[in-house]
Amino acid sequence: MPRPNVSEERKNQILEAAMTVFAERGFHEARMDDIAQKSGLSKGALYLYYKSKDAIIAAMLRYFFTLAMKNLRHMHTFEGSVSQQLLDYTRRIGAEAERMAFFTPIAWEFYAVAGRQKSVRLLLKDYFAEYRQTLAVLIQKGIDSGEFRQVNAETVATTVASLHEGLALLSVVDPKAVNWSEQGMEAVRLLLDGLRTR
Amino acid sequence: MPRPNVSEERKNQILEAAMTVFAERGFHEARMDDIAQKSGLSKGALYLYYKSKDAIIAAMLRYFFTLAMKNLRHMHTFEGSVSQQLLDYTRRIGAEAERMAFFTPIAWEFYAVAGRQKSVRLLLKDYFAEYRQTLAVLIQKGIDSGEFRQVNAETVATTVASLHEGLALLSVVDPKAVNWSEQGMEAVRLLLDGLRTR
Amino acid sequence: MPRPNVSEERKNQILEAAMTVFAERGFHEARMDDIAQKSGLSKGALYLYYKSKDAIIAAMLRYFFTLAMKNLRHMHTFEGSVSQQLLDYTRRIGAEAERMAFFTPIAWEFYAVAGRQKSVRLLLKDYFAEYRQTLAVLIQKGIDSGEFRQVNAETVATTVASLHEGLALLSVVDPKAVNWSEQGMEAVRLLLDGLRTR
Amino acid sequence: MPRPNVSEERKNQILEAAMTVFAERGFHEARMDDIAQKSGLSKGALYLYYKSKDAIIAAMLRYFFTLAMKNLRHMHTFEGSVSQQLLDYTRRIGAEAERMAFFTPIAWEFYAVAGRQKSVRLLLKDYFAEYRQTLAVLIQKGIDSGEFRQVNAETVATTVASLHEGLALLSVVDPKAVNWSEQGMEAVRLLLDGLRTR
DNA sequence: CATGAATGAGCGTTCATTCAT
DNA sequence: AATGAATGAACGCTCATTCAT
Repeated sequence: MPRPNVSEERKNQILEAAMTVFAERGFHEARMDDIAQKSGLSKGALYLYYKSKDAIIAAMLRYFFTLAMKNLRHMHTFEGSVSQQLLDYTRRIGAEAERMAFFTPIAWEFYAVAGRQKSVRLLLKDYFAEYRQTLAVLIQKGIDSGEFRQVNAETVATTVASLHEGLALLSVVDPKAVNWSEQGMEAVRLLLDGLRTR
Repeated sequence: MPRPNVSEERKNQILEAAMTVFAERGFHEARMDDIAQKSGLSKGALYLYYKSKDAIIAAMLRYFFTLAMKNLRHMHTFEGSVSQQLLDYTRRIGAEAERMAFFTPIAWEFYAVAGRQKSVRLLLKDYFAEYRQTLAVLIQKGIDSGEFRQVNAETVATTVASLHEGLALLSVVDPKAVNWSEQGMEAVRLLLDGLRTR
Repeated sequence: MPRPNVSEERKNQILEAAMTVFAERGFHEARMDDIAQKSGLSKGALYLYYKSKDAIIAAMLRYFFTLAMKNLRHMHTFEGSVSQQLLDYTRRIGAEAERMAFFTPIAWEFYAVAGRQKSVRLLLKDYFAEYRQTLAVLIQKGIDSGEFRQVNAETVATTVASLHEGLALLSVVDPKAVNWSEQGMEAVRLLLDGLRTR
Repeated sequence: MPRPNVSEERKNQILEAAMTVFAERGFHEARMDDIAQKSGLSKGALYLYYKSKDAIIAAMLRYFFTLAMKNLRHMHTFEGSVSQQLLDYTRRIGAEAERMAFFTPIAWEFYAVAGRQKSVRLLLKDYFAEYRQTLAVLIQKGIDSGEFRQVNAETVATTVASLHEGLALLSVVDPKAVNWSEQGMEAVRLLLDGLRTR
């Protein structure tokens, strides 16, 4: 009787352990031994499923990216006025940011790498380009429908995206003072106040 | 005749070299050898002036903090309407962000560490608290003077601070698409549009 | 009905694969995985038939030894003058050397081990002792029959054996410049020229 | 006061230790720790002077090669009849072979690598080409002067070179039965007997 | 018999730190 | 004060061997 293919299961098992370890210790301070221990596998087993430590890091980043992209593309399914859709999306990623707060240090470490390595930076560039583009399309719809004033949709999109990223930092640094969801919603409302046709 | 104290000069010499090296390679990939070479001193000499690599990192972060704090406190000296002051300050830190773009990866690496270590996080917390507080005072002045609507000054402050931080990321990742100064000014203008009394 | 004993077949299957892999990669660089793959068996199966990697190496060396010994003993069956027998034998092992050229690196690796480990060296010692002895008997026959001058048969035997071994090296290193069969035959002829009674 | 440059001294110190360790344990079984210990340095120090284990191996082989080449080129300085020169050279490398017997396993391991890797084989090829060429020139001189019969000088050279190499093996495997110097001299004498004009 | 997933001891290499000069 | 040679602990990765199925 062939054993069920455990490969996917193991890869996830390792990834999950790795995410925790990388979040707790950082890319470099994380030891393969830590990941092995946390995953309940031996060190050798890690190498059956991933070629190297870097490959685990890459897989983890891919995972986070895919998740973020999914959230992004989900935006198109929201209904109601553009304002409402923007608030809905903000609420959604606020919840996600809070759920993932533990893992945000990974993002910053990744940003640091991106700041230094062009190849890595290009990945981020594409992601943020889509981020801004998705928002810009939405904003433009608001302008076209007369819901918003005649503003530059891309500028607004960049503003919203920056806001989201910055809030992740402030809310992790001082969770009591800065609550992502709350502040995010309020910030978007303030912005919408300025956008709406009078 | 006592020689002039060379100690401060050496410490700065090392710090300057370290900043470049850390920016280029990251905390971990930066080698003491690199710093020694770049500073024109011997590896042994580094240890005469700093207890360890971590001590150099700490000194460097202290340096950046002090600089940022100075910029922050400078805000009080701006003149004109609150809107004008806010735009002036944004312009100022935009210029600073662009000048320092090369060093921003250091900030993200530092944020990553802060996300993991409470002691480090507290430093950042105080910094951002002052950041928000300074802005909040300014906003409140705008409200009190009737320049702005009755909004929550702290919320607006958090919004502006988040915006600033997020822009640093987007502008480094895609400098062609996102220009800090330009986008920063526009974003603040959008926000002010929503704040102003009708 | 008992199945035919598959054990010997498997062992040979493994040995054949191992010979190729060891020749291509060397004792240490050869992986049990390589041997498993090449043999068409699973890695676990190797251990059903051989206790360890070293056991496979040992079996392989035993195989080569047996082959060489067989060639050696075959010498007695040659006919004609001693000179003719010597040339026949040289032709024979020349052909063998050329056929086995691919595997000669294994021999050198084995010689290296023998140089370091007494137990292994003793195996080789016996082999070369028989080699020299077989040749010496032949040479002595030539002396006794008056075909050769009064020389030391053992010295000549050692000379011939050394020649054979050295040619293996030179011909593998530079096959275009040194052809085992050709050079071997010529070398033996030269030697015979000096041996023949005037 | 500047310390004397210890670099060359250390490199030799390491090389000497490495030669012993490689001879005793082989390329792969030799541990960097062993070399460190034997050299009286720390493991880290090895890497100050050699880039890697492979670099040490390469340096060692270069050392042996250079030595062998030097012996080879020394041949031109011998005087007397060609027979005498050939015997002198044989005596010389016989002494060398006996002095170096402990290190010969290194040569076989190297031959094994050469058998598998073209780049390595080319090094050996050049060495043996020069070896044969040097001998061939000498032999030809003997022919031209009427000391030797009309034989193919290159064939004789290959014969002598093979003899030398083969003797190294037989004498290490069974030092009591095969004494390099003695057998080498006798073997060359036998050959000369066949070469001399009658 | 046979499999191949899992193990873990072991090694080459790096680099922050020390210290004799 | 300054040097840079030396140290050695630590880590990523490999692979012969085992064993549950």
